[in-house]
Amino acid sequence: MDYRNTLNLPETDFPMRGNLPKKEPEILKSWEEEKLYEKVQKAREGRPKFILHDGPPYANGDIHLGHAINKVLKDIIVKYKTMMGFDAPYVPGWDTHGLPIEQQVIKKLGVNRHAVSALEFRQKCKDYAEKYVGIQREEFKRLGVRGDWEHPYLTLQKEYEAAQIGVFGDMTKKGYIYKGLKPVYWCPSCETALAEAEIEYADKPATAIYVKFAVRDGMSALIKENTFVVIWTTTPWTLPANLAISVHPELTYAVVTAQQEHWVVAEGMLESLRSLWKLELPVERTLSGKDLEGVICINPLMDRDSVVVCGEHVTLEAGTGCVHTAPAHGEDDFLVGKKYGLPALCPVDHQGKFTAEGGAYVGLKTGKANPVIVEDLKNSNDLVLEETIEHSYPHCWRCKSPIIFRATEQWFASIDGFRQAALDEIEKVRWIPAWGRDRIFNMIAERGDWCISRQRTWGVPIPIFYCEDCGKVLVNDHSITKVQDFYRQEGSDAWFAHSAMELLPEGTACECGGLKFRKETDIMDVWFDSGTSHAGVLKQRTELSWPADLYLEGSDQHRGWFNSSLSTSVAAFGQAPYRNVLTHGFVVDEQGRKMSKSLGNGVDPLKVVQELGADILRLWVSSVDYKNDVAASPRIMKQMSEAYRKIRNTLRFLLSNLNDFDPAKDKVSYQELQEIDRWALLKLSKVVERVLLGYESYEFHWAYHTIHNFCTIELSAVYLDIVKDRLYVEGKTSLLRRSAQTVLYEVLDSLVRLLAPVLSFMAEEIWLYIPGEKSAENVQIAEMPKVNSEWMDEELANRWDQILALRTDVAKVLEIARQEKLINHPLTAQVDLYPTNEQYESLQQVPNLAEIFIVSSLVMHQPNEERPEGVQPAEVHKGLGILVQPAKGEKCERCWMFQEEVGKNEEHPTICPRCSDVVSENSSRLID
RNA sequence: GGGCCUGUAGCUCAGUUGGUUAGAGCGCACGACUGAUAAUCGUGAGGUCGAUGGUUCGAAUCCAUCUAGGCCCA
Repeated sequence: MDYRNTLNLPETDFPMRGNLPKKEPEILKSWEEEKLYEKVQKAREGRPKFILHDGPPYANGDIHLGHAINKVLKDIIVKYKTMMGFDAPYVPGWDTHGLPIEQQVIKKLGVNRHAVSALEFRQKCKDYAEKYVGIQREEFKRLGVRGDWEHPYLTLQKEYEAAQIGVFGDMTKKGYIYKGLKPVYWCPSCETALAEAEIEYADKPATAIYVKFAVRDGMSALIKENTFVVIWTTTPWTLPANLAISVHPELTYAVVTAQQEHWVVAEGMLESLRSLWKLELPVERTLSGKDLEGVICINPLMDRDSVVVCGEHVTLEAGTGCVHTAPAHGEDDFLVGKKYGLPALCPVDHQGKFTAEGGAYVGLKTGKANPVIVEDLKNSNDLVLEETIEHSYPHCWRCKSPIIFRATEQWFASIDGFRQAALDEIEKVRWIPAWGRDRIFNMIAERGDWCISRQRTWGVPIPIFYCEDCGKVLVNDHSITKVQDFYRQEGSDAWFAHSAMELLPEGTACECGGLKFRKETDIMDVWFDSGTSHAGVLKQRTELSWPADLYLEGSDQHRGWFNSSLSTSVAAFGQAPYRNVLTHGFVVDEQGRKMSKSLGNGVDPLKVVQELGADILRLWVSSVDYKNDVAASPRIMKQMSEAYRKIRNTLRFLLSNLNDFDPAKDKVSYQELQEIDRWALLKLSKVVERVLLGYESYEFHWAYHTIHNFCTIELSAVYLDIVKDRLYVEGKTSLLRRSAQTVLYEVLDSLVRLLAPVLSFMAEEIWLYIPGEKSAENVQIAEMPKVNSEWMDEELANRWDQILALRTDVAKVLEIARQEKLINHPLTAQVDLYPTNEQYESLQQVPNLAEIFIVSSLVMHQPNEERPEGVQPAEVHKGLGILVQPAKGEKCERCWMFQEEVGKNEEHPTICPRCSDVVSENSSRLID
């Protein structure tokens, strides 16, 4: 007789291999068709809200791994919070304005920006941005991210733009917005400001000159007679704008004798200067840069004061260590000038020509002025040396001509106006990890004013008017409200489509009485766009609320979005827009190096999804400690697939043993369970506790490792292995089998919920296979399992730690016997235990050690019994002897255990008594 | 150069207030099973805890310096 059919072997349609690249799109389709997002929102209507506000990625290009981490982390949190009972809407957003899109439009579409109208150009930019919003949206959806993809927020949306200039209006009203000068890259030939990305560096010969600045007032540091500070510059034309000389406060400077005069240069440059100038330059004395601070020199061209200031930007790479400083013509110069209250004097106009402020050089172009200035210095005996050098110099990307640095008028937000309030708000926010607080605090504490002007087209125009008569600025509640109305109707295109007259309320007049106005041409920095999303999104949409519970972005956003959002929010509303800020690190390779094209170490998330599946990528995100940088490589992704398979197979095994189980009818009460069943529930409860703690503290890798270890050790290697015998061999409806099934069901039901935020696709797939009535149609709508305190039996836990340690001891001895070819499968073995007195007492209480060791029989000897040859010492249970020998009796054909009784039953001569009982009972049942 | 951060087995992570031979899983090697089978089980080998110096009876853990790397500035 073939007894195989009398066993309850596992059976399920749930496939062992996921075939995710094919299966996931099908699941996605079903989510879309059933409108899962809306369904979830509906199910959580009226529940407490948890608002995670999405930081908008830039709508340009395909998504990369950094995007993937960010979005998956957000998705895990949103799904977890939902399953904890919160109403957690997720509205994804995109940043859609700005220079990179302009550049792409110009490059890819071949659009000449000046050949088309601003409105046409902006339309092209909009098309481009929307195209990439569409592409990225599909890519994000493919990752399994649940959100309101049909209604995302875009910074180019009309309502958004209207809200944005509302914030600008608030800030204006509070006096935080002002107009000032700032040096920018400027192309005199195109007559336009250039962004950093529009600069190309090329080698260019230049006239470098060493110039003496006579000391007018040496303070206590220098004598004034016959003393000069010597500077070096490669741009002589900036000398008319010189207002200062920068020295490094910690460098040593030397007063040297030269041509019967006293010259001041950095001590560290003396050697090279001696050979260059062909002078001996004996040192008279030295002093520190700090000592020189405040010394007043004379600009030899303009007969104007030039004060010595201290700056950290001074180096000894070239020159004299005394750096010519013209605040209007350089970033460092501007910053140090600002520190010392120097104006950004800019005697050069938009065509690169000297203005009247340029004195003798008025009308000259900067290039032409260079030789004239050198000649003048030579004549006045202020030139030490002139040399020609080759250096890398920025050029305009379009016309290829050299650019200049030039201070131009820009709109600024004055950080000083609300700096303290922002710092106070930082203290109220919870920063995760905690050092995020230090990072943003230092930045806000030290940052200069925020230049929000951009001389570009693709963005939100700064809603300010100027009186045509007197030039005075006009911006007030009325003008802002009117422009907002226009933006709400037509978007910010309205600024370009309508005249100032139309955009202003009727009857608007300047203080001077003027009635004609012109519009500001600058647009806002895109950081102002995204930085006002709290106003444009959280305050606009009814399903959201302000402030957000959580912002979650890469750590670079301390300077970026966290910063701009905080600034606009504190400035306009006096409060931070977020309660918690969570940051993640960057993706690096296995060696910890950043991903780059040249190293070729990049990992493409789309490829991972295509080849392995989104769940693998999601599992990877969950497995790493993302607060640090995270490593990615094909090898690591492969490792994740294997972890995935282990989890999947474990759950599949649970399913396959539950195909005849109806929890409503067949569940066994806790009191009736076997000890090992209770042990499994105890471990499950600890897993639930640990995983929930992991999710709650945003330590998803705790959850991952806990679940993976649980599947591998407690389930696969221990409980499931042991309980197979009961499941397969005992009667289908027997208490022993139903007890084990009860545990399997509880484990499955808990694990699938715990996994759902991470392995969303797999959890959904499994959910359909779980027997019995379900609490929700989709696992994502179900609630997280709760820790069952009844199962948390610490006494049981301690006792079973000992028993399982013994199991390991026995396994080692079994392995020795296996190598000696005494046995192979553990069921071919008999185990004899030779315990100490103490061990005997405790081990005797465990009734089913053979079952736990999965051997055919176990003999417990008396403590004082003599130990025969071949007894091995146990490793953990010191003093215990373990003997393994071939099991006695015949192999039961049905349960495969070796029993001496096999063959004694006439009706069933090839099976053991236990099996014959089950078989008989089954057949009698069949007769009923 | 400055601000912030990181460096524990090949990989992903543990390591509680400094306290015995530094742990887990994966991977790897070897073996077993063939009733979880493109599965499953067992055993084993892998670490001068980035480096050096210090504090201490005792340091992966505290301090200093260096080094490798990351983000943001300059």
